[in-house]
Amino acid sequence: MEKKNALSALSALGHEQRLDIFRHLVKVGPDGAVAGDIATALSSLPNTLSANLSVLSQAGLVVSEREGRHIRYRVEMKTMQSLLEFLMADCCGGDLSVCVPAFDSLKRCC
Amino acid sequence: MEKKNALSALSALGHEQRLDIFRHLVKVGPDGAVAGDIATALSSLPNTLSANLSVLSQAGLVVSEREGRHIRYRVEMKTMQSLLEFLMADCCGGDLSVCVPAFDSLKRCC
DNA sequence: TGTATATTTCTATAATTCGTGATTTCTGGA
DNA sequence: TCCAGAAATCACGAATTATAGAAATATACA
Repeated sequence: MEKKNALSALSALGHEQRLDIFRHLVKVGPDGAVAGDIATALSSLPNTLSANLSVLSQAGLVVSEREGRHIRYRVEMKTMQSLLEFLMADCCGGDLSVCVPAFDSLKRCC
Repeated sequence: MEKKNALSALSALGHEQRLDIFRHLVKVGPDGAVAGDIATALSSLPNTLSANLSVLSQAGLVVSEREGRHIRYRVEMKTMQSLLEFLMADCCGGDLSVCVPAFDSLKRCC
């Protein structure tokens, strides 16, 4: 992951509603949720939610797919994993064998 | 970790210079670096660097310790780990056994 | 005590981000 | 084709945050 992507992911998550959305999607798991249901779950205005989903989507943290007139959102675990690897790159002088494998198991999740 | 702490950590890292500082401290490892050396390494103004180190410090991502007239900064790995656990809480419906252990090995790093 | 070095704090300006309401696009069904 | 529901986009005022220069604080050493 490049720095630019990491920055957009981190600043996307550094926002209360977007963090709530992300964690909600983490909780519901691989099936994701449609925008309307997320709005209901988080009691948010549809346009605000849409804007925030767009930010998360541009950051690659969630992916969307149309389902009739609904749009379903899912968390993108690969992006999280890349972000962690970026943050921990060259940890302790570049011995990747110490740190990076710690995140490999994320691949198995979701 | 509480949401408030996660938000401050994430928004602290969602800033180019602060992300650079954090990754620099990750790279140098447990010995950390003094403010002046960080400023040299990142070619930043001392006051800007100080402000950003303060943000990272308040977010718990780094800790500082005075050494004579220098101040040494180190990355705080425990905060990173708590942040990851917070982000992944109740992943896939609450089966913590799938996700959280993935981060336990962070404890052994640094 | 006096001076130099390292870092922080203060202050003002510039830039970015946020939330809301209104409008628009897209889809499915009558 | 027309209408209703779902979601996205646009525009704008308000609030927050960033930056740089100048001044202040803390420490070491002569």
